[in-house]
Amino acid sequence: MPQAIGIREQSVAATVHAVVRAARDVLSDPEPGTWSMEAVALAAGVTRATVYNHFRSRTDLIEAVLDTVVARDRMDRLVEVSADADPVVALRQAVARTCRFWHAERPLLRRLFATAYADASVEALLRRREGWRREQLAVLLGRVGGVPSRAAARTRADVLLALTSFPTYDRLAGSTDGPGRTATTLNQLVSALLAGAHA
Amino acid sequence: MPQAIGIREQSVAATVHAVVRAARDVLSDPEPGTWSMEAVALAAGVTRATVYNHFRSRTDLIEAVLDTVVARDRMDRLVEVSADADPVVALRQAVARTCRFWHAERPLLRRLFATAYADASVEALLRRREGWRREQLAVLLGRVGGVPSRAAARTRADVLLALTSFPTYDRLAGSTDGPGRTATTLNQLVSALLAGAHA
DNA sequence: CTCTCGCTTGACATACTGTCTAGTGATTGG
DNA sequence: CCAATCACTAGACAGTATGTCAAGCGAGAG
Repeated sequence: MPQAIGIREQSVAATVHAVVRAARDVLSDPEPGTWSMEAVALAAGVTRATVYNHFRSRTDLIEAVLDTVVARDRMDRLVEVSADADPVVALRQAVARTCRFWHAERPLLRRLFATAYADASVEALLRRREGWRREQLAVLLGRVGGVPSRAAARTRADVLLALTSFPTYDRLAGSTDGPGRTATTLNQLVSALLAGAHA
Repeated sequence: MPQAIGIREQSVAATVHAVVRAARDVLSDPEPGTWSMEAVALAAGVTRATVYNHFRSRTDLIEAVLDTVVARDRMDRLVEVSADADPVVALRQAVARTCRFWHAERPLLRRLFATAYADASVEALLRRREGWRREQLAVLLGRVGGVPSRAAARTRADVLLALTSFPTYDRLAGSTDGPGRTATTLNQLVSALLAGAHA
């Protein structure tokens, strides 16, 4: 490692941090409306070109923001958290945790999904993340077991993924409802999904 | 009524028709990517100014396109079609019909939802349409009955609306699956939703 | 104390929506 | 039959967005 952190590197790191934080703030603004790199740069106290210097594109910046947000809310480790619990309970907890996350980052995620719909590379980014989430859910479902075929397991994972996706949460949760009510509603459907596998 | 349809009115109507048709074609292009009023005008063989002459804004044009598409697939009259059938059967048929519609207009609807996310007025348009769809579903659910409270009925309608929404369909249906499989999957969840009201 | 490296910047190219004006040609009504 | 009307075209304009670039400036190294 370098002997001392140069003042230069330090200020660069500070700039990057400020940009990511500004991006998170701008994206999290509950007031609906569009956002721009210009707004992020302004909020960070730098120019747009500086932002592009650190992040090749809007997509790169979004990736960085998502990383910090996911880390802050501990949404990685969705499986490990309740590894000891009863599989069904663990699944219900995962659904509830996911709902809380969607709720906490609702304005930000709305903008992100909005951007994804219009921008192919952002869409690819979110698809990759959803793929990772699907793996997590598949693990949890695997522990529950009781599925006749591999195809049925795939369908079950697909449905669970769709039920617990952000767009579904955003549609289902009103503007006032907390994440708890929505999680309860979703978990009833999840129970039905698990029971339906036997039918 | 006017004595004779003037040649002028006729050509104006033809122009409007050509623009709407061109818009539908451009929006329905399965190749993913962005679209523009310029592209629509080009496809219609007119200039952008002409398009704006007939439709105040992009939102107006989208509204017109949606009207023709909904009319073509007979998605109005979702309730009336199976008024005589058993309520549960009617509901299942409505779900299936909805899935077929989402499937038939998938590329177009993807672009529309994409645009909606970035454009507030388009979002309002789609929200209005979803509100109308909700009413239809509420009628069908009302015929099924068996719901304890008004609040529960509201939640049930919300869930059904979310389950049968385009984004859910688009997530659930792979790129190869026909609408039939997805409708079956969704209808299993709908059955659970109806059964869950008693619990 | 000077030189170098690279962060930062203002300006630029490109693309989109929506508006406006001037002009053209065909249809309509007197 | 001729003049007025009206749809359409061409083109420019303002506003907003993304992404690129040469050039300046400032901190750290020798």
